[in-house]
Amino acid sequence: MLTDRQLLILRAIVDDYIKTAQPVGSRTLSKRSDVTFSSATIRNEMADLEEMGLIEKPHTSAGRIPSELGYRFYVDHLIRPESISPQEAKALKSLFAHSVNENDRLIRHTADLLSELTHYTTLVLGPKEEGQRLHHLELIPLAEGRVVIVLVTETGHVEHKTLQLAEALSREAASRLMERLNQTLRGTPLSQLRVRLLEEIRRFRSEHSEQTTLLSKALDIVLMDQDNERPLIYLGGKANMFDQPEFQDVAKLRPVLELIEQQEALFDFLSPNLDNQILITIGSENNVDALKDCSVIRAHYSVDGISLGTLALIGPKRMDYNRGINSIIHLLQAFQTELRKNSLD
Amino acid sequence: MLTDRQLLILRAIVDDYIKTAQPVGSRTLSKRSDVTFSSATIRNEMADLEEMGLIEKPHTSAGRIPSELGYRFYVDHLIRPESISPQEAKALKSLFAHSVNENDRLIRHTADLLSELTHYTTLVLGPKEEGQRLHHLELIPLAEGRVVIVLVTETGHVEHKTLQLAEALSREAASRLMERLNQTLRGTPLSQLRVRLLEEIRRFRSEHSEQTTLLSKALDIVLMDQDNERPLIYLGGKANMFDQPEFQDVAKLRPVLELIEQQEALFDFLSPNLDNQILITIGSENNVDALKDCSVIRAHYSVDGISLGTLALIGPKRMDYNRGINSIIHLLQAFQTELRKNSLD
DNA sequence: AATTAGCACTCGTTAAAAGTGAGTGCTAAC
DNA sequence: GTTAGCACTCACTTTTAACGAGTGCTAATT
Repeated sequence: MLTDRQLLILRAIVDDYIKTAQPVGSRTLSKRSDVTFSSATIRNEMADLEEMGLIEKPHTSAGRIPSELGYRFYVDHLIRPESISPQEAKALKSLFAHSVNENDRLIRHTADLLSELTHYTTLVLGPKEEGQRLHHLELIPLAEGRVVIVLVTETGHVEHKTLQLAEALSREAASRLMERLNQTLRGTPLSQLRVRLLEEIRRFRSEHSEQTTLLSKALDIVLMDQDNERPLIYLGGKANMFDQPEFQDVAKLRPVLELIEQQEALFDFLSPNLDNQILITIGSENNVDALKDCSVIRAHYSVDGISLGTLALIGPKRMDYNRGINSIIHLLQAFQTELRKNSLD
Repeated sequence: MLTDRQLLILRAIVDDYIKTAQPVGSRTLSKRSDVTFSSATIRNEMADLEEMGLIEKPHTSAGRIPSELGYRFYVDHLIRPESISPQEAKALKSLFAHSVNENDRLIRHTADLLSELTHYTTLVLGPKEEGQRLHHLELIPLAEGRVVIVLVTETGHVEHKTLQLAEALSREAASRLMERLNQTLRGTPLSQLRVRLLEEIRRFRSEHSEQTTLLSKALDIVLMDQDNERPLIYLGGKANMFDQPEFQDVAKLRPVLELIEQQEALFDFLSPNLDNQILITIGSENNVDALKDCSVIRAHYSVDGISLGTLALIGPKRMDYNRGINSIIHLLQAFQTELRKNSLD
């Protein structure tokens, strides 16, 4: 185990490096007010810390920087969960001063807020469809066989699709079908919606001998498509990446920005995080080559116990974990409260 | 006026520089098969071209590069509208092989296609609301005073908003009101929709003595909001910027990428282009500091004579104008055809 | 009169050399 | 166990030199 002095030194190194992005030398450390021992002692301790793999030197004659293991240790044991300042707490409350009654916009707004709060890049993974349940379905027949289908989930998420039928669907037929569908399908998880919807239409057809084959086919195609569609990812503060000294080199910056633009890759990366409420992954822990120099702080958001999506913060390994974690926790609270308001039991 | 030989040299310099990104020297040019005169002659001609402001040298002992004026001259007079290759034409046709019946997705798809085709970054400015006309309006009352309003324009654009009323709107009331609104408001330009909609609700209320004050208020707020909302900008191939040698430096890259992320700034920049069908702006011609090292090729798209939005291509000043112009022209055609299919007379 | 060969000159680029200084590891004294 | 002292390392900066692509000018050539 580490001695108190070693803990002090390790924390000092990480804190300093997070602040300055410069390797920290023994002399610099010895000047700190909380350090009562000499630089030589520090050098000895540093040698030990290095042996343990917690810090490393970029080259022989530089100071030390935290290794990934060092960051991990720092995050796990050395972070003081420094509570948010009163003014920040106030600011946070007023952020959602006027409610946003559409989830999409709320999510986008949240992504922007979080990045503004932390000065890091933010990802917000929109609600997963599968888990959500149908609240209401509406068919709107337009001219020329065009039909708009509107789908409202219990979380208050609204979404529309356009179908193109070979022949027009009458307003009456649509209305009758719709009433039936809403009666029988409310509460159906979206993951089962396609199958149950088609089933229900088939049954409706046989009972009322109405011509809904075309509708059924078109719906099938559109919903199939929807199945493949993944929840949206909203990004905030992409430009913040430019401010990080570690990303001044285009070669470093490029893979990160490229990854961020790829919805699929990001989705795969962000989604698995079902156990913990807050998950921090550092450098190679991300298991994504493009993020080997980045750290990610993730938090799950849920409403009424149903996990909906993920809030994430992405920055250099040398990111301000303290601030990041605090910001994400507090924003998460406020965000979930807002989401709750928008849901339709 | 320029002599034929000067034209040849100027074109050669621009072509070469576009291809290699390296200043072009007299010796290099003299080796071209279409150059029959010596490097000394070229040097003399170059001196003249430089005096005219068409080319310049980065420093004394480098070759020449085109000046902005040079690019302008090249674009205006030296581009041969090299018709598209048969295979490319074929590829273009198959791009929209299966129709996308939602304009939003169609636009996004188009942005991606164009960037893939040209290897430049693409911007597609979505349809302006003002000019469009209402095709259909639907009110969907949900639980707890939540009402979804769906708005379909004649261009086939579908869009929904959520209202929150203090008390529930009955399905019957909604249905009656809706029927009335659709009868009277179809064809209304969206720019007038808010005013006329409120008017119509007020009249309906007095005629049927129904309680629609709350609805009217909520609608007002939401539509007001919509007025301020600007059409979306879809981006394609952002990562292509990384490939340009002129943007290897973060300092150069940053302002461009930052601008691209700012919807408002981009909108202001892209929208005014009512006269020409294709507009090319080079470097400082963009009147935007962030784009002083970029060129932009813009094309307007319209359906049934109604101008809807803009397709744009953004790259370094040294961009392949030929390819860019050709790609944008051809894609524009195909894109408009698809849009036409989705419109509802 | 137009073209071209020749040549001195410029200047960015690259490479090597030398100097600087922050930081280290080790040793010996405290 | 702690610390002062010192030789050593090595990235970084500056200096110097060599290189070479390209130019502008002049004089010879067509």
